[in-house]
Parts: sequence; C-alpha cells; structure tokens
Amino acid sequence: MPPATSGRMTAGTREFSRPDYVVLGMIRLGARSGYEIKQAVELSIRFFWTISQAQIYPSLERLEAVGLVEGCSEPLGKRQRRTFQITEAGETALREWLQRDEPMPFELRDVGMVKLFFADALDGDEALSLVNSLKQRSEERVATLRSIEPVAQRSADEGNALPGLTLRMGIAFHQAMIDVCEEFEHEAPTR
Amino acid sequence: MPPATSGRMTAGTREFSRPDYVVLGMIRLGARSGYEIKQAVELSIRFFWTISQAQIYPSLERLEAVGLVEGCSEPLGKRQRRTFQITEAGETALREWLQRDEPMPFELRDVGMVKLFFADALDGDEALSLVNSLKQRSEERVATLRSIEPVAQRSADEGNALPGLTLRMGIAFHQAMIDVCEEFEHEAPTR
DNA sequence: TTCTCCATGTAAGTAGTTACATGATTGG
DNA sequence: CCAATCATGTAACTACTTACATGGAGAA
Repeated sequence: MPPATSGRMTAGTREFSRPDYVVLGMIRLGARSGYEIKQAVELSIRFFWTISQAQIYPSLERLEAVGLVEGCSEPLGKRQRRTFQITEAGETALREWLQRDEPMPFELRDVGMVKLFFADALDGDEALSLVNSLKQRSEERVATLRSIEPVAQRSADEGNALPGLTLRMGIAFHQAMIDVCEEFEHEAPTR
Repeated sequence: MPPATSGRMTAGTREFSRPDYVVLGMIRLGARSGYEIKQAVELSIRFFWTISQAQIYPSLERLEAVGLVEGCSEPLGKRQRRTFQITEAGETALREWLQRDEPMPFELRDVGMVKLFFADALDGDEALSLVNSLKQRSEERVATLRSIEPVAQRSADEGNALPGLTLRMGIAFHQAMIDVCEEFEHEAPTR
C-alpha cells in the first residue's frame, strides 16, 4: 500500500492538500483576505472541517505561486492587507477536485460515544445520566444549526444551494442521535 | 484560557489522555494483550475512535506504572506476550472518567461534506452525482454497521448493552444522511 | 485610553501517524 | 516452505495546533 498522506500525492496528480482546496473554495465564494477565509470557515463548515489561521497564509502562497488565485495588495488605510481572487485555472482545479473520484473518509472522533460504549461499567442511573448529557449536547447542536438556517436560505437565494444541504445533514444526524437517546431512555427503566 | 490539551491537564486532576482511557476500557471488557486491544478497537469503536498500535504499548506502561492495570508475562510458547487485567483502582478511575463532567467534543472531519458545500461550482448533474456518491458511501456504511448487529446482540446478552446503542447511533445518522441525499435527488430536477 | 476587531506572520509544540524491525506460530 | 497471524517495540514523520509577536483602525 502507498503511504496514505491526507491530501498530497507522490506523483503529480494531486498537488494540493485538502486545506488548500478549502481555501480555494472559500475564495471562490467571495472571501478575500486570509482573515476572511478563517471567518468564513468558522461561520459555515466548522462542524465538519476546521482550519487554523496558521495554515491559511502558507496555503494562499502556494495557491498564488501556481496561479490558482491572484493576490493583490489592498491595504485598508495603513493596515496591510492582501486580497485574493480565484483565477480561471483555479475554477478548473476546484471543479476537478470536486469531481475527482477519491476516497472521502468520514472521520468521526467522539469521546461522548466512546464513554457511552464503555458505560456498562456504570450503574443504570449513572449510564442514563450520560445518555442524557449526550442528548443535551445534540439538542444544543441542533439549536445552533437551526439558527444558521436563515443564513443558508440567503446563500441559496444567491445561487448557492448546497451549503444548505450540508446544514440539513448536520441537523438530521444530530436529530438521529437524539432519537436513539430517547428510545433508550424509554427502554432502560424496564430492563 | 488554559491550553486545551486533548486529554491531560496541567494540574493533577486529569492524569490520563483519552487514548489511555480507551485502552483501560478495552482491558476491562476482556482484551488482554496490546495486540488484542488494537483488534478490539478495530472491531468496535473504530467508527468514532481510532488508535494506532504505536500508542497502545506506551499507554499500557503508563497505566501499569500507576496501578490501574496489572501486567503479567504470559508467553504463548516462545512468543513473548504481556497480558493485562484491570485493577480495583483501574475500575474506579474508569468510572470516574465516565462520569466526569468535561467537554465532549463531537469532532467530525468529512471531505465529502466539504465537497458538497462547494458543489454549487459544478453543473447540476455533476452535483447530483456527488450527492449520489455520498449517499452510496452512507449506504455502504449502514450495511457494514448492520452486519455488526449480531455481535452487539451477543455482547448485550453478556450484560454489555451500551455498545449496541453506539451502533444504533452510527446506523441512525448515516441513515439520516441517506434521507437528506434522497430528498435532494427528488427536489433537484425541478429546481 | 483601552478594548475589540482587522490583519498577517511564525516558532514551538503536540498528538497522532506510517514504516520498519524482529521474531514465533499456525495452517495450507 | 510460504503466507498469514500473533506479538511487541520504536524512529521518523505529518498534519496539524497553540501561542506569541506586531501593528493599524474604530468605537466607547
């Protein structure tokens, strides 16, 4: 098996890392500076992808070096600022990536579920309280996701419908977790 | 804000990392050697937690050093082998961790959803084919999870009911993703 | 003046991985 | 005898992260 680097390939096929494409995609959606890209990520895809500021600026350099984005110095007053636009080549590269047939691992890392898995070590009521805290966690998540819905609606009106779909997915699978928790709460006392 | 190390704390409260507790929990459930722990993880919690072999042996050393597990040399023939059992102190520490009120981040990292988020850059049919591949991915996942159900049933019969709950959650939220994909497939042509 | 926001850049650290090394055992 | 499995150990690396540094702008 070839080493599974999480993005780049040894050959020449896949020149950019996943974070690079995220940066590229956010520029396409209108984020101009590195700062705005970070903000855009926090406002939108943070529930299934994160990126730290420290990654963004080197990534922008790489993308600019190969001409997928075009940077230009646009200071606000004396405050330095580099803004970026996606190029034709950038659009093409992004679309190529979106259509590329590659493994898309669904990576979940959840201490909550791990605790639940081991929770037979607890007494019944203690386990129930863990289930309840998991349910609460998902309820809170559903609430914050629902509060984003108007934003997604606006972006849909502007021709970007798919962000709304990822939002629906987020809501749907936290709702699914809530349902399982509730089923258990009803079964549990009669065990 | 204190540095958010993903497990240990600077003070003395939380002496062990999350992987340490996973190792401890697996020993409690009957995994004896480091090798068996790795296998147990792959057979059970791998969909929401992973651990590499290289982490396990150092972790076992730490746990043994503080007396949460008791190791003993049990070679099979001339093949070296150290087996472990959980101690009273280990059981207590595990239960304390399970009940500990701490943040339980639900960390999802999914290129599939990222692609979907950006997929308005594609033509309608291209986007549909991405949605379809996401749907397929979840269908496959649901199928493999369903194939584990008998194993979970057996563990439930032996008094460990909660692993089955994590399994149901896994099935439920991949089913939820399938549902959203299908909704979209039905809406999309009429957009 | 002080706080928050805008904006960039980087050094140091961490948590994890892969890859490799070793070697016994079992089954075809 | 060869491949797969059991079993442990570790060095090198990767993909990030946090923390810190700098400084202008606007508002209270």
